[in-house]
Amino acid sequence: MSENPTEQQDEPTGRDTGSGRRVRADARRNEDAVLEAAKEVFVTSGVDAPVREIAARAGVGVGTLYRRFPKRSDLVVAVFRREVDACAAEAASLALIHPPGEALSRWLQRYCAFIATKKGLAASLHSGDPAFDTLPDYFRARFEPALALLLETAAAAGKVRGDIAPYDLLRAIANLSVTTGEEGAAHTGRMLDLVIDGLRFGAPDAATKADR
Amino acid sequence: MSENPTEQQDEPTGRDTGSGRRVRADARRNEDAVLEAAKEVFVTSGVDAPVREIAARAGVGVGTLYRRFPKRSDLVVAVFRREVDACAAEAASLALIHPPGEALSRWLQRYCAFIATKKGLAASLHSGDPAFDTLPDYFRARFEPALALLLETAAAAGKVRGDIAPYDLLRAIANLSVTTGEEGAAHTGRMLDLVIDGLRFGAPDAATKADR
DNA sequence: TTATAAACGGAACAACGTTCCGTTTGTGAT
DNA sequence: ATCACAAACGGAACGTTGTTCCGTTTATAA
Repeated sequence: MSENPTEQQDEPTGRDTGSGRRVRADARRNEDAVLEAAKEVFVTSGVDAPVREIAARAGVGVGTLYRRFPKRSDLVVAVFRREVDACAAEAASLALIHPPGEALSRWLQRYCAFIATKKGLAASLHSGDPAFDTLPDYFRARFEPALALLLETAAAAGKVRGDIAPYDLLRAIANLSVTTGEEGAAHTGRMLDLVIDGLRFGAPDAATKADR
Repeated sequence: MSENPTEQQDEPTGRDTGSGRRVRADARRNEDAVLEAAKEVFVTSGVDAPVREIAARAGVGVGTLYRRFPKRSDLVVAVFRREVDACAAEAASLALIHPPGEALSRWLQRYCAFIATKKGLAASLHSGDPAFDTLPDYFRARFEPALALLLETAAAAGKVRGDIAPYDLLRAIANLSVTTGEEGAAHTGRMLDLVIDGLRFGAPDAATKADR
């Protein structure tokens, strides 16, 4: 849990910076403040919120913010990673307290909900900015093993077919969740059901449609 | 074909402008030039391309451009509508020259390809800008009847289940197509297959997985 | 040909991301 | 406690955007 496969270390770990000097306490404090402010602002104003607004809420100048996050996108990425970690971690927990089929289904819903809060970010993600190129890799490195576990267990139990690549499913649902309008959640739910039916199609112990 | 259900008329139709004066020829010409330039620039530089670039390519000043399209988004919307119309029209053509199941499947692929070229636009679409609020309605008004026809025909032939709402399917595929990376097309293809399996699941004359 | 409403072009404005640099401050050594 | 200084700070300033404004040009009807 202390290793990040594709991540490059970019936060001051408390220790020195290569030379023999420690990271200053206020720098550390400000970084936290900025990350916290950004997380909040992203929720209220979306990922396109002005940098100045974030800096103001964090109580720092833009210069300070840019010292730590040279590009606006670096901030977005940093804020994003935490939540990925949190969601991925839940896969294991669910597997512990639910039978295979249900653990899978529940986590897919949970994952679905997570994605739903990332609408604005998804927009930036697909807008061609190369700054986010590393993000899908991180995303995959975190989520793929998590889902693979659930999927293999469910397949072994004969609940779903065994030829589904975890990554395909992850992206399919992520894309499904990119919805607009008020009924977006309902729509996503229906489509998620459709995909799950697709998973069951051809499974050894496939249920009939009725006993869903 | 000359009526647009949810569209508000916004191009000079050649006749007068309410008072007794005709629309000037150069104005007409410039509007075409701008639309054409925008279409090209959107392909090469994405929908976020600077307005000045579009104006320059069209050989007009930004003032002229803004006279016809008061907001940048108006331009985007105008360019978008044409292509929607073109794709929707193909549903009928395909239904004429293919059996029900295949017509459906083929149009879904065609629709999929259409969506694939609209990546950047989709990003704008979900970025919360209210300027695009009318676009989903237009989108739906054009595509829903087109798909409904194909879907009903296929359902009547027993090839797919009959409880699928055209709109749900439209959006599901649209969202599925929002992919990044080089293998995006392949991924979309696989997921489209998955959804089609979902459609077949529980259909009266459902084929087994093998004879797909 | 002429009058004029319409359309034109591009300078000017505001808001944004980002850079720069003079000023302040935490830290380790004395 | 004091000091020296590298590090971090803040916010003015820069370049690029979308958008507005307005003096100038021009197509059209008389």
